[in-house]
Amino acid sequence: MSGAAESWAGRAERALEAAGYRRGGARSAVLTLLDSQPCALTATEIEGSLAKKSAIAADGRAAVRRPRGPVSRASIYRILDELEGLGLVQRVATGQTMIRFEPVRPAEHHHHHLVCNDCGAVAPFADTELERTIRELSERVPLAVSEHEIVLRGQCSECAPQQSRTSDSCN
Amino acid sequence: MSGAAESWAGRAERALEAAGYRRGGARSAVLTLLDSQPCALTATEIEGSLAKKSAIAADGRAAVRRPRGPVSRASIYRILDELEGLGLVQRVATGQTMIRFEPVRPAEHHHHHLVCNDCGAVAPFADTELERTIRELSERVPLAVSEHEIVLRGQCSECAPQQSRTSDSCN
DNA sequence: CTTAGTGCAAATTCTTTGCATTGGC
DNA sequence: GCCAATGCAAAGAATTTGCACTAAG
Repeated sequence: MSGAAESWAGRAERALEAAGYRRGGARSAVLTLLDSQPCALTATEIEGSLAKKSAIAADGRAAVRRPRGPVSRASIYRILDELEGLGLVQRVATGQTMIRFEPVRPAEHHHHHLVCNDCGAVAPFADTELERTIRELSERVPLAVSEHEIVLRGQCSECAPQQSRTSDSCN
Repeated sequence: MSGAAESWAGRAERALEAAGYRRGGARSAVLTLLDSQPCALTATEIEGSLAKKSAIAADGRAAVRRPRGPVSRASIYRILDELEGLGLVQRVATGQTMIRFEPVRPAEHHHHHLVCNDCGAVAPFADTELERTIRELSERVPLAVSEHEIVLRGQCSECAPQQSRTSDSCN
């Protein structure tokens, strides 16, 4: 019980190894990025973030070398697919066209999403009462429930007419 | 209070007229189909259903006349967009790639969705306790909540190994 | 007759797949 | 050295847009 506070990326690397996957630069980059983000990302956002990071890491000169980024789109989709298969990431349906993905973390990090109808920002929230209700409810529906997802839509504080800037948005 | 039981399609036609829209065959067909369906549909499903219906309505002979169906894809997307803008239909995020749409009905018909991870079937469910919890919760989050959406995922009775066929799936 | 509604086809955007190359073990 | 991991480019799929034609008012 010494590694209680291991990072999600660390656990993921281990799970991948246990499942027989080899290590790879693209996968590590995606894992690190996902772990550092507070909320769900789309594949395109992941590609963009990694491209930006690599440009910075290149220290200004070699930044122009790659046309789209250090990790190809195809790899991102393949990696997300593998991770989803192992239960390491999950899809988040926000009602937007693109699919979002986020790390699956221990229960104490379980959360749901607030989506701004105006700017599309996605922010996390959690509520124990809600979880309890869902748990009870799951027993009563004609489906063997394995996951649940909740999205609250509305206008975030950034987009609200006359209010202060206290948004928690994460994209 | 004489028209208490008017159909959703009827109300929608009226709302459209009030908003200055003219009547049109494609729109009527989409409204009728949406009203007759128990649950959320994708644009592609709508296109397919309307194509099938027209083939049947054509009584066998003229059915081959149109390559894809009586209502073009473009019209379906445009119509859904108009309807969403007027608050007559809403998007349902099921975690699948395609977006689903369904009629917005009075509060007593408010419901959420069960999605089968195996076959992709979508079924409706409702729970007053859940609604109460969501309503209270909405006051506490940093977002002016205007809508909410809940999706429970798992395995439906059709897909479960050894069980009877009592699924309520609607697609 | 005027202009919104519609169909068709091309354009976009997101995602997946095929194949050659690179790199972990 | 072998085979998984990756990149690139082409293929697929869903959605959107441009334009000509039809039809509602």
